[in-house]
Amino acid sequence: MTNVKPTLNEAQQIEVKRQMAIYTQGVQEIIPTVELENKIAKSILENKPLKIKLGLDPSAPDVHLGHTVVLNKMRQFQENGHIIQLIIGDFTGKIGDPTGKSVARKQLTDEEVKHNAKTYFEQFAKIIDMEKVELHYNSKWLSKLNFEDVIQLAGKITVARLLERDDFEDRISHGKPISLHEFFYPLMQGYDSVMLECDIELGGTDQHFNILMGRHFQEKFGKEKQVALLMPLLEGLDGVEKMSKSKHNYIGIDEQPEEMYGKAMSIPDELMVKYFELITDFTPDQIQQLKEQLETGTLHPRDAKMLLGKTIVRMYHGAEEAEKAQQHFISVFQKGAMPEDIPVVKWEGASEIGIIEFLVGLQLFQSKSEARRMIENRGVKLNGTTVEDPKGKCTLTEGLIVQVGKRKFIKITL
RNA sequence: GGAGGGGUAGCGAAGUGGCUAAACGCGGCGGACUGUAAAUCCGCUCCUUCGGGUUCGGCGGUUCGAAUCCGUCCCCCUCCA
Repeated sequence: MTNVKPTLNEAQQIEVKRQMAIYTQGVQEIIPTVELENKIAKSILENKPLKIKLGLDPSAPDVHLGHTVVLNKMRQFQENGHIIQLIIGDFTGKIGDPTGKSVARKQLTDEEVKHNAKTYFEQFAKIIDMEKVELHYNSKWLSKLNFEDVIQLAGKITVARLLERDDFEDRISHGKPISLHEFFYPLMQGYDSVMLECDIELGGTDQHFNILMGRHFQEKFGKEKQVALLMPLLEGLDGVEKMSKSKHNYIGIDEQPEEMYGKAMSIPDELMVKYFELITDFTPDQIQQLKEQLETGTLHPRDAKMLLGKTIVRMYHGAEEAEKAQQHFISVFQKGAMPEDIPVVKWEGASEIGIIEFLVGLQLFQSKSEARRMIENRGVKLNGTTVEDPKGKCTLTEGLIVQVGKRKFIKITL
């Protein structure tokens, strides 16, 4: 593409710089940076918004903080007048699994896709302005391709190029299978970019290869190439694996304030700053200050983390809820008090019963053995007293508090 | 079409006739210590009326006894053509 920057006036040049500063913040990689700058310049000069693409997998509609890394970036573009293109990968989702883990993946019906998409949007609305979003389903064009079209598309890429993908390379060297259809994922994703003439595609670093495919195919089809904007992957609560629903290490943006706060407190210290950078609305200056305070020891890591927890809750539930969640945390976990709002369960059975039957009856455990083990491990308390004897009986009274482990409480009503 | 390798608990992986409800690692859970962090330490991790019962891809067989041997079926992978 031609370099339009020299023709910009001074105010416009400043505007380019301003936008660049915002977009590059917290980004892992931009491929290539010059083109991004050029695209911005061009959009300013021609007063034409850029098209920013984000592909969505319609099978897992629970949005968690890991997703917000990319969503926050999208919002920045939106705030500067650019257009967000959300692509529901309904066609892609119907084909199979790209990870090679499971051969047959559940086929989503149109209804399920719609429902999941809706769920996405409701949650996205907390971060981006859904009114201004351009929405696409990729089945619209992908399902129309006939076999000849597909072969021609495949002719525009070499096997060697496809094998460069880390995942494929890895599987080849470990003697693991790759199904032929998996090769088509990058092709489909790339073709989406061709059809929508995307200027920028956003994604996590795990999308590196796929997003570059978009560039590749756009060029083959004689279009202007998109810029890849890769965001770092956010590790989950365990501090090691990428945050994901299946790993159970995530904080969902729909979660209750107290749950959110508690989960935030359980992340490893090393991740704190990264969380501040990627998923809070802290400015770079504020984060820098925080870093320094942590390094010099003027700020206790626990207090920094409490601030993080409070900030996250505030962003999704408001300041008031954030304060409440923090108070709850302090009283329940730091001071060891009982939570105020323990779920109440109505007990229908006998009031004089073996402790194990009682716990299983409450569905706190799947089996009696499991309940017995937990008691033997001293993990069950009744009204604050540790249950010693798994064979013992207990007399149920109104308002009895059953505690399992540190976090699970149930109040009994008769 | 041919040759070979494999399917063991949530996962990875030992085990090749009894001492194996099945080593070990990971993950998970509980406890201790803390800041519900990390690290560390201890315990647990099929069900059970605690007698026992049901497990090692499915089914059937040999045997006093099988995850281990035989038959058969299903599934997966690699290499050669």
